[in-house]
Amino acid sequence: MSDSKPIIWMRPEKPARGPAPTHSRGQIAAVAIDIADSEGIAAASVRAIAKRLGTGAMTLYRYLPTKEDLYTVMIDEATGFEPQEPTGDLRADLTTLAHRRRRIFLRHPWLAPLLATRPIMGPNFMRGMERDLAVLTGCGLGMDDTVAVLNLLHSWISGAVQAELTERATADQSGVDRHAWRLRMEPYLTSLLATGEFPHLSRMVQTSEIGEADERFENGLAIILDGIEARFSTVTEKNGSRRPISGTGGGPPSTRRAIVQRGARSSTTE
Amino acid sequence: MSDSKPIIWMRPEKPARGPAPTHSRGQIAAVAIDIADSEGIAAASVRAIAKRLGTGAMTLYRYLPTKEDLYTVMIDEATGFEPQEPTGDLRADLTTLAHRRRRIFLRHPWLAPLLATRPIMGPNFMRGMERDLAVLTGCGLGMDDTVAVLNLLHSWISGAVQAELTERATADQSGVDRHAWRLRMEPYLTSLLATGEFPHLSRMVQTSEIGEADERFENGLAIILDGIEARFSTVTEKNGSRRPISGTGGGPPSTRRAIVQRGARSSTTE
DNA sequence: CCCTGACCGAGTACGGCGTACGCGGTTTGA
DNA sequence: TCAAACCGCGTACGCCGTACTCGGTCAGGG
Repeated sequence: MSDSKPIIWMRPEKPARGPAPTHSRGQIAAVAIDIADSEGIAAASVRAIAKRLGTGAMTLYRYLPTKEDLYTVMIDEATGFEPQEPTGDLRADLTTLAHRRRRIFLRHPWLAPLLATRPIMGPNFMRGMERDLAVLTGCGLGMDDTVAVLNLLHSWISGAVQAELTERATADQSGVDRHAWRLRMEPYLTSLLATGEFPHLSRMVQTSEIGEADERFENGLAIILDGIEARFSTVTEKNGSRRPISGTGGGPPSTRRAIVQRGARSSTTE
Repeated sequence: MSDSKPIIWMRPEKPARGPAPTHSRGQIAAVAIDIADSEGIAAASVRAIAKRLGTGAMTLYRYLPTKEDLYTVMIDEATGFEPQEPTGDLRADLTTLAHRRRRIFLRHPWLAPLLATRPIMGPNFMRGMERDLAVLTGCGLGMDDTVAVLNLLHSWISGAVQAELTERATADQSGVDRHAWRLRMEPYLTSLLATGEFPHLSRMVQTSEIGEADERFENGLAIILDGIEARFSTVTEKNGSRRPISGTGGGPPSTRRAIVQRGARSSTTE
């Protein structure tokens, strides 16, 4: 009763005794990804996937015990794995890493939301994390700093690309609907701004150009990399020493405090 | 047929001629928020909300035409509005802003995912944006820079807090289940690390202390603020000039290019 | 004044979802 | 050879959002 199932990645693909399975987890996940990419994650229902495979809905449960397991495999399959050898240039390597992740999120618009709301430990994902750790430590960062930098970058990319995808989905609306959407939204916005309570917002709408998503990503990435480099630059003209993450940055020293405790392992190795 | 509904915020709360409504959008949203906070957003079904209100399910559709409209009102209600007067210290003001947003996201674990996946234009949200714009411009930033900084910060906060919430939800699992989860996960992780293909990952698990969520947030925030301050610091000992966002940062000039085009409005005002 | 139309509350019902259960057929190790 | 293990999958249950409908209620115009 409490033993349930031993995690999807531990279940063997091939059975020991019965007839050979007609399908496979990877095949099912591929079909689900295809549907989710084109029609949205909500359209990737068990029945819809089964119909595409020309089989019964309940058949899929022989391969994936729950819908959550399907998501798990979809995420790992869509994440894929692309190698990256460290060049030693922290900024260049982080840029490569960030662009790859954004590209994958854009290719699968459902991926970022799913990835952000559950713990991921699929083999592809683990390989990717191992690669990222290798790249960062290859740039001379310690393990704690590596983890901190990766967390920071991944969090931002997830949030930024989700915003980009939401904007894209809103802008899509299939042409004609887009016009209808504007028609419904405009009077509300106009009435809001007409109250005079939003002077800055009005000025923003009138004077600020939003810019392309690519540019905004590059822009944000540059700022974040500046912040990271300020602490971890390996090649610096000033001096060769690297400042630990807990050190002071560019602001007044009084407002700073140590953040990450390093070498703070307890006495026993357990 | 194509006129449908004129956006939820434009529909009047009080009817012109009929009997007075028993409930209100705000009341319904409050109940929904209460359920979502304690039992998850999926538990905030129309029937469940109606049951709590002691009314029929279809009654709610007199107030909120679709579930999506319910989400819209929930988001705006949960976002709330808290004033903030600019101090002129960019770093301090951004820190205040970031902490407020994180606090709200943590109070309503369903908020960040919902907010990230749809365009938000509710009155509370608009007031908050107006306040943020006022704070940033009050620090001396131009409108384009203000928008860029806010986007960057909000994207990171969304991603970071979602990761924190996912970790918290995984760790919760109600005590006993937590043990069962570890029991199911451990053999898989052990077998993965035992392959020897994940040396850095193994080292991370063994040597790196993850640290508290509060510390990690403060840590990431400090790095991002460093990056922002490097471009926009209003109070600098070196010199008083601020560099625009499109200027060169800390890297080699050859790899940089202008990012935000300013004053690029087309000729006609239409 | 009353009556007419606008609005309210809510029951019924429909199509879709994830999935528990069970049955008949197929394969294979002992 | 034969029972255990496994496959494909039809049926059915309890959720979900919500379209449709109907009787009751209130307010403004005659």
